Amino acid sequence: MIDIRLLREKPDEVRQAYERLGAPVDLAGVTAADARLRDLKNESQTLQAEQNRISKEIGRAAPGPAREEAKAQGTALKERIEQLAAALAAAEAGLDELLLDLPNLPHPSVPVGKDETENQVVREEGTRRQYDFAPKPHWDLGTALDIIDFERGVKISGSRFYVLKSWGARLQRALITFMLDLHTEKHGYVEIYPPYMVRRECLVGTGNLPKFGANLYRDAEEDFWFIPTAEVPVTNLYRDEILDGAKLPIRHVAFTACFRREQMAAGRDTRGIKRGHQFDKVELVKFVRPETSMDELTALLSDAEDVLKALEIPYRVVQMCTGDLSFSAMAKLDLELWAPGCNEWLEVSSCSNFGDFQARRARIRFKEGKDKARFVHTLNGSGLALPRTLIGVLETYQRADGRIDVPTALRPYLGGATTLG
RNA sequence: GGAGAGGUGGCUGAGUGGCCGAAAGCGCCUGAUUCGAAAUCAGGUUUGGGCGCAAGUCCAACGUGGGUUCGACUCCCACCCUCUCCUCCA
Repeated sequence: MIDIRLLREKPDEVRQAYERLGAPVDLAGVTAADARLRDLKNESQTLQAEQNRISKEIGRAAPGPAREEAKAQGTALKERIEQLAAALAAAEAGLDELLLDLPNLPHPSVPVGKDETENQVVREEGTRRQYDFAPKPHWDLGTALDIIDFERGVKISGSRFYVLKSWGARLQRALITFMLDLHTEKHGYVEIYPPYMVRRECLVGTGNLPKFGANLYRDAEEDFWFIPTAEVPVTNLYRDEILDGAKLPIRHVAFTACFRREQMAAGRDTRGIKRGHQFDKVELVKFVRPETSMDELTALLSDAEDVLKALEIPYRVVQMCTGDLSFSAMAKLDLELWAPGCNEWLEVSSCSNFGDFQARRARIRFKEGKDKARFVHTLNGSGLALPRTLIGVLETYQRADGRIDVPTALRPYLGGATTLG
């Protein structure tokens, strides 16, 4: 949620920011709704003040005609206030609806662009290995080694589900533990194991609701929502709290399964394990002071990169242009690893700075000494998404005989094995 | 799932219709005392919003949402959550 006061005080700045975003946004409607709400509020508050005054008088007055007269006045006021209250509630709900649907404002450093074709590759890291054979995609490798079972996955759960088996399951487990150890031991993140089902408010806090409910699974009976990413429960850990400024920055890492409806065109990305309704992810989440958030974004990105560096998988860093920024993000950088088998760059991490957008929705503030409580800035990024990292390992480290070499960093997590299959 | 108890400020905890945005204690902040500290004493210490250059002032909030009333922390209803016991399970 953006700061309504910013819109009131510097409407041009806000309008220009949305123009850079290329998002059609009805700011005039918001401004009008805001003005109307404040008018109603003023009127209602004046009446309430009057009513409070009369009620106090009644409390002090001795029984008699004067007291009865005051009561009648109170009744009249009450009726007027009730009429206003209905209009007020409607105005408030209307403004809220408009505000919750407004995307975040892009950071000035974000390059302007219309869509993903105008994202900028910032740099490429690592050198792509040369193969003296034609590298195979992971669906062929996985099937041949009997470590990914696509057919049975579809049998038990339908399309976009698969089963990891034997070394496939173990390799994923090794990657998870390796990533958690790296971030907790080397990067100073505190590990969290959160619930995978959350209340609706949490999704509003992170910006998934009300706008993006179509991509979420939920249990209708209890109104539990399945998390699409650990970002949701972990960010909401501190919802409605005022944190001690001395404790910032707070860094958390969480491994969870993620659930997404992914109502995309049939036929796209259907092969392999690149995109499914359920996938595992190690997620990094930070709560920081506003002044530091862009620096913290750089650090977050670097923490995620360290996973790929340690695994010795080549990758590139891509800066999202304004047109490809997600709804809640103020700035976003992706990490894409090179998958030689499918012959494409695969997004394994998306590192975002949300500014106070989520903090405002979830009311996460911090306070220092006598200063007024301020909203924190929140950031998060994958560190990393498992299925695609698994693809990266399988395809990068494949050998001519179809077996897979184990990256050095991973060997301690696989019982010392140097080759799988 | 069944029975009971309960949700008040940073914490403990009082408050059963107006004098309560809320006693008291703890914690914290400022000042006095002290070479300094402890102890002691005095004062201060919730959040959000409207109006205002500001001092300030008004409105709202005692789990949440409704209701009764001129007036609700207090009475009524529903829901959520916590605790205890039983049941059930990993």
